[in-house]
Amino acid sequence: MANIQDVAKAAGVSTASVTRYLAGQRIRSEEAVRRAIEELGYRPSLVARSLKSGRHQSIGVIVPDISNPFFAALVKGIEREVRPHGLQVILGNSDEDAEREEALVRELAQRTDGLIMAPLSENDEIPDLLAQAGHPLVFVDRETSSGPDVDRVLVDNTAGIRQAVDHLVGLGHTRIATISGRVDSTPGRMRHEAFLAAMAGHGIDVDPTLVRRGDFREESGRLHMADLWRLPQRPTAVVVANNLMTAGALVALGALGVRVPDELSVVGFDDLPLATLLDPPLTVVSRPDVEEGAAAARLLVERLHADEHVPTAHVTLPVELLVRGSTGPVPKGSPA
Amino acid sequence: MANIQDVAKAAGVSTASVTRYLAGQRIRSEEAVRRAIEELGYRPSLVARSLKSGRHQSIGVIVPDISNPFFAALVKGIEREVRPHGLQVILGNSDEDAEREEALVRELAQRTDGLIMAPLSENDEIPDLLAQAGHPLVFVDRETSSGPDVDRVLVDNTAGIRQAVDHLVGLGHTRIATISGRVDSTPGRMRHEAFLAAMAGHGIDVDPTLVRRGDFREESGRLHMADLWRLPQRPTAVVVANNLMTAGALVALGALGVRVPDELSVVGFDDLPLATLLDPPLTVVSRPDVEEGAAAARLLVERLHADEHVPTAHVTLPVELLVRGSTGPVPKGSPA
DNA sequence: GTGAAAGCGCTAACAG
DNA sequence: CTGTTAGCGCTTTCAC
Repeated sequence: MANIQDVAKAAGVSTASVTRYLAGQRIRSEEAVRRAIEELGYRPSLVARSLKSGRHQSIGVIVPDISNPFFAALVKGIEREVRPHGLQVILGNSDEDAEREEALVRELAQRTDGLIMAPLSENDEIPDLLAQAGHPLVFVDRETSSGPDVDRVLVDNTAGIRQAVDHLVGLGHTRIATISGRVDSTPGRMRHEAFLAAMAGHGIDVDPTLVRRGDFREESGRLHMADLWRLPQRPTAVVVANNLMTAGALVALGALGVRVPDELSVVGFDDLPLATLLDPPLTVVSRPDVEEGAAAARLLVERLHADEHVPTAHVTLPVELLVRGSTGPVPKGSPA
Repeated sequence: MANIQDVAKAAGVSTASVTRYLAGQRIRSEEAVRRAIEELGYRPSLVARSLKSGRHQSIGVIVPDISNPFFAALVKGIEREVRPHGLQVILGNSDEDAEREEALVRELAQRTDGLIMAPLSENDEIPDLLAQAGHPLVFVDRETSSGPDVDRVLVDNTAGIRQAVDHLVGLGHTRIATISGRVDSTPGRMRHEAFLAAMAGHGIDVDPTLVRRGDFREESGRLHMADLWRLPQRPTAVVVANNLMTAGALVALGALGVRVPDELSVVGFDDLPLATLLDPPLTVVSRPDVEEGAAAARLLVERLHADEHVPTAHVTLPVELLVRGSTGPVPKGSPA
C-alpha cells in the first residue's frame, strides 16, 4: 500500500503539500498530486490519522443482543441520524456478557469519538470510567446508577406497564402474573417495580408465586411460562417484560395447548415484527424504537460538535399500549 | 490519558521495559511497573499499536441489513467462533446501500485484520480490490462474480427452492408464483433461477405474470403479493425468496383476508423466529444460519493464523424444507 | 504557497 | 535483562 511519501515523491512535492491537497486547500501542483494519488491508488491511513489527530470520524454503539429486533431498530435510528454527519457507526454486540461488554467498551472507546450504549446492568462501572475520562457517552434504553451524570434516552417504562395492568384489571383480571427481565438492568427494574406499583394501585395483593424473574431471553420466557401454568392456582393473565420472553412464553403456551386469550391473557412489552400475524394477534406495549436510537444519536452528535460544555440531557419517550387479540375477559369459573 | 512514557518515568525504567512487561516477558522491575500502570490507570493505545504493528486484533463483518434475523444469527455464529481467538468483532451495517457498503469496506479494511462480508451485489468490485491487496476476505451467503477467487460459505439455494417447488407440485399446484430477491445478488439470482429450473423440470410452463422481482425487503413482499392477488388468474401457491418478503406477503394476505393455505399455499425461504406461532405455521426452507457464520469465521481465522498460502475454500451448507401449515392441496375449482 | 522537521504512542532492532 | 533509538504514516507548526 502506497503511503503519503510515495505520493509526494511521485508528484515531486513535499508530504505537507499532499496533506494540504487532501484537506482541500489550494496548492500549485494540484494536478501532479491528483495524478500520483490516482496512479498509486493511494488511500490515507486512517490509523495514522487517528493517532495524529485523536479523532476517528466514527462512533461506537454497544448493545446487549443484536438479534433482538428492538436493538436492531435502535441501531437503524442511530445510523439514519448519524450518517449525514459523515460519521461511521461501528457496532458491538455484548451478547449479554459482562466481560465481552467491557472488552468492547475499552476497544471502541479508543477507536471511536463517542459511544452510545445500553449497559447490561445498572451496576456496570465501565461507562462511568469512560465518562470521567471525558469520552462522550450516551445511554440508551438503559443506564447505570452510580458515577457521573450522563446523557440518556429512556422510554416511559412505568407508564407502559401501568397501562398494561390497567387494561387487564379493566377486563376483570386480578390473578395477574409477570415475567420480569434482569432486575439489575434499568428496564428490568423499572418494569418490575411498575408492575408491583400498578397492582398495589388497584388494591390487588400480588401472589408472590406469580412474580417471576426472567433475564430478557426467549428461553427464560418459555421456562417461566411453563412454570406458571403448572401452578395449582394459575394466573388468568400475564405481563411479560420484553419481546423475546414474550415469544418464549407463546411457544410454551402453544406447546401446552393453552388457548389465548380464553384461558390466559398475554401482554408483551415491545412490539414484535409479526405480532399482528400471530394467533391471536399480540397485545403489546409499543415504543418508538427507531426514534429512541435517533434521539440518542442526536445527543451524541451535539456533544461531539460542541466547543464548550453541554449540559446533560435526559430524554424520556412515551410508550403506547396496542390492544390486539391476546387479551380478553377473565375466564368463567376463575376466582375473581 | 497516561502514555507509556509516563509509566516508564514513574517506574524509573525505559519504555522498552514497559513494553516487555506488557508482552508478558520477565523484567527486573516488574513490581514497580505494575504499580505505575495501576496508579496512572494506564491503557496502551490501540491506535498506536495498530500503526506500529499493522495488526488490529479484530475482524470486520459487513451485512446488508442487521435487522434481518438471518444476518443477526450469522453474526452470532461468527462471534461465537472468533471470541476464543481473542479477536473483537466489529460490525458494519450497509442498510442495502452500495455507497455505505463501500465506505464500510474501506473503513473496516483499515481497522481490522480481515473481513467477512455478504456483498450487496454480485457486481460489487470493492471486495475484489481488497482481496487483491491481500486483505483477508471471506464471503458469506453472497459473493461477487468478477475478480479473484475468494473464500466463501454459501447454502444450497438451488436444492432448497427445488424442494419447495417439488413439495408444491406434489400437492397438485401448477400455478405457482415466486417473489424473487435482488437478482443481482447471489441468493436472489440462484433462487430465482432455481425456481424456473425446478418448474421446467416438472414440465410446467411458468406464467411470466407470476414471476415477480422483489428486493428482499418486507415492503416489496407486501406489494408483490397484493399485485399477485389482483391478477385475473391468481396463483394457487407462492414461493417467497426470503424471510422479510415472506413477512410482507403474509401481511398483505392478512389485509386481503386470504385464507392460507385454503386459497393460497405459501413457502418462505429462511425460517422466522415465530414461524411456528403464526396462523397457520409457516412452511419454510430453513438453513443453518448460525453455523453458516461460524463456518465463515473459521475460514477467516485459519487464514489469519496461516504463515503460508492457504488454498481458497468454497463451502456449501445444506438446507432443509420444513413443512408446516401454510402449504396444502390445490383449492377446488382451480385450473389444474 | 512551500518544505523541513517534530511528534502522536507504541514496538523492535540493536548495542550494551 | 536493559536502555537508546528509529520508525509506523500522518498532520502541523515553523521558517522561508
